[in-house]
Amino acid sequence: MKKILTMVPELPRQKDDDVLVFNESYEEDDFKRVIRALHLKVTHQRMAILKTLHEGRRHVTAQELFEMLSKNFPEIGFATVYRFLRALSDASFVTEIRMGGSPARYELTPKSHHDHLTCVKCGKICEFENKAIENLQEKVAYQFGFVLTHHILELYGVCPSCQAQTVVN
Amino acid sequence: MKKILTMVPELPRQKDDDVLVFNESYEEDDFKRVIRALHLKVTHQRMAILKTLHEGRRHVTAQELFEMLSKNFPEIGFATVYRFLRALSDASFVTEIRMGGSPARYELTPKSHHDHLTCVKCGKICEFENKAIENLQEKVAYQFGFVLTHHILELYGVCPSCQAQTVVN
DNA sequence: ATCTAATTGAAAATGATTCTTATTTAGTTG
DNA sequence: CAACTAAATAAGAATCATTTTCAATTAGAT
Repeated sequence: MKKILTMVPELPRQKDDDVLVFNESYEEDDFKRVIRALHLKVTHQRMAILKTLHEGRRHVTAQELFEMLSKNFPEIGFATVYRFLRALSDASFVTEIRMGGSPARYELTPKSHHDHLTCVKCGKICEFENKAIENLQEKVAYQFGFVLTHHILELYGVCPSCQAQTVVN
Repeated sequence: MKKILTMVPELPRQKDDDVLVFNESYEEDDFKRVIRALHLKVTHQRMAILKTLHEGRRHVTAQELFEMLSKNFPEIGFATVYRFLRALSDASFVTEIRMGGSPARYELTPKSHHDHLTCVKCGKICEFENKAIENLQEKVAYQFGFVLTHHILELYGVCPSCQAQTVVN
């Protein structure tokens, strides 16, 4: 019940055989801008990480990201992936989501904030946004005299298709 | 910013020199009932874990709990603590809260559900309850066709006393 | 009191993440 | 554009929380 082994199987996977073209100018400058905003040097590793985060599946683990990158970039090290993800997430360019004890998942921070609704059976993640909830959160923090910096709201439940299925074991 | 090294320093700590009396009958039966409800055998280790969870500070890590137990019960192994905490939390007798990458914290599941408001500077945890937020969560889940099982709502901010302090470094 | 499956402690294993170090490189400077 | 320097890298070792393994112990049924 707590261990979800097959995560997000429904979402479209990164096509394994596609070779990413790293040198096309598309989006290139935006990524450089992000890296420079962190006072870091623009390396092709970092560009590749941003590009893969941008083009690939949402909610990837550092490990998955590393494996996606390895296909086009065999010599990249996972320490680099972790290091840069950390920097990005410290600066809120990517958002880290954690479920239970499983590895953290990352996504480029979306312009419009959203939270997650996760199926405890199949691991499917739905995103939602609810201004009313956000407002109430601010209210709660205010009551305690806190200045809110951020929040984590993760809803868990059983998705429609898993509700329909017979429970095996 | 992400690494909170001094956790919950304000909350009253377990007095180190107090010797817990494991054999007084107070609450004893309740704990046995909990263990039996899990279809597990009543061992003194499990009784001690429940007692310490009940009497000690809230929001303890498995490691802290292990250390508290070790004082009265030097031969207990941390595997036993982890194992039983897992069983308790699978059955919702204890609630597991996770912040960032730091170790999970546990508390006996309170009768009245509450969420947490954590200070990102000093780690102080405030508990709150907000029915309006809960209702909205149900509504969101319903919109996606999900049946809610549980949720995690963790608010982060700066507490009043940390707001008053000068930021060092 | 006997028996047996569940439980335990100790230590090893694991899995995610971080650190270390020698080497390479971005990007600044002359 | 060549030389330089501080930052970034890959590889692997280290760390940290947690889980597993396994031989020895024990709860509780008989």
